[in-house]
Amino acid sequence: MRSYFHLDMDAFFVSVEELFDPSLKGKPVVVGGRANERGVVSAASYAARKFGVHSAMPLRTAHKLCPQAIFVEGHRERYVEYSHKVYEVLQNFSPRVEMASIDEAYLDLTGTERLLGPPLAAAHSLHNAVHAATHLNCSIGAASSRLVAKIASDQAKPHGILWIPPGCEARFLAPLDVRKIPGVGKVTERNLHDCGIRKIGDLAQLDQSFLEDRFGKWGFALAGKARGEDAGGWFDGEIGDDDDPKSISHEHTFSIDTADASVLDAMLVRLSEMVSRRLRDHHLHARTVQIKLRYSDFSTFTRARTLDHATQIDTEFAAAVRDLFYKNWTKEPIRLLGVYAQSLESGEGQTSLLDEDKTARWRKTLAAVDKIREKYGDTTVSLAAGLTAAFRARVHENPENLPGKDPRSKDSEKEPPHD
DNA sequence: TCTGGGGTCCTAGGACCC
DNA sequence: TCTGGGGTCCTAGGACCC
Repeated sequence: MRSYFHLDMDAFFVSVEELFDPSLKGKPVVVGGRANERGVVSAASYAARKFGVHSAMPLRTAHKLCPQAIFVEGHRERYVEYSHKVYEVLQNFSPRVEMASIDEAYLDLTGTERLLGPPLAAAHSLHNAVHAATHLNCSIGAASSRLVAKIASDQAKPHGILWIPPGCEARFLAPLDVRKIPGVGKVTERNLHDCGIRKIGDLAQLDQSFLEDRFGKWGFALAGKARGEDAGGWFDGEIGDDDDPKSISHEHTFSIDTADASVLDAMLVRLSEMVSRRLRDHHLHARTVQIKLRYSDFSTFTRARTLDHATQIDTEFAAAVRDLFYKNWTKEPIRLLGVYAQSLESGEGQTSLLDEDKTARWRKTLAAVDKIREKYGDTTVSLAAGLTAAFRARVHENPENLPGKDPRSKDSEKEPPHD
């Protein structure tokens, strides 16, 4: 019998903010951006949740529900730092640890009873060790499968521990809403409700063939999940074998929709640079380049192209991105632009003989640029168009940067600042 | 309610090949 | 000659997670 733990930090972003500013403690706090911005809530304190504020809710809605809430942008670096601290603590308990996201982790504690004691005792030690290292609270679920451990930690929130002994899985799951199953979102929930299935217990009683007919491959996995089994989901494979990313992307939502080609073009180049930079950090090359366009009415389109050779070079990447964009843009105002690298290959990637010299020179230049960026910050060096992008974006989003100018007017004659 | 940004995985149709 | 079937790659879209 295997023994899995799922550990989930309580209101992680908010709690880290409180460490740096204790005056926030106990108050309604919303992390994600200012109250009047385009954007959604990344995290809400328990005091804010009492007003109905929850993550993924538009910031403006959160502000309406809870006008007295304190809105903060958040500090990504701090969350990453504290996530690392948690990871280090967990490694003392098991070599088989996997951070499933910035604020949650799975541990395989199979066979550690002699060392750590029974599951509840081990969970308490874990709880204390995490708090000692970070001054943050977490919730822990323990069970014979990762799926049940995850659902248990959710039920234990906040600041709790819940162990489901082997054999008790079905009894634990049966009364819970189907929505508690990871992977069952709004759409699947509605489909299940339409079949009269509301609780995980209802699901477990169904014929597997019925679920397969109605939901295909996913139905098969669903039947297993209703019984608390890991198989057939993303719980396949061992804990701890983390691999290379499968895609790398950056996107940007403009605070004001824009049809200004120079603004859009510059943003595409900037996003391309950010993506290729990260490709190089990971020593990866992308064979497929994709863009995403979102118009004012929220209609969203993606267009992809597979290159004849994989690349990690800004200019090659940006060229494909811009070409895709101009072949597909309707000239309507745009709300969001996104740039994606897919079909990632490790190693050198192939170049045609003709381009080899050019490519080698670019590689050298970019290595130097990356170094400077590392030392002085990402905005110091940029390809010309990217620099223009940073400038235009600033002016566009914050007209005060250019007194007396309408942010939507063409200001293409204006020179970008030089460093 | 007026909807971010970073990801993963799945489906489905068409091209193309044998 | 109006017509099979499987495999793989590519593209577009969508559900879902934190």
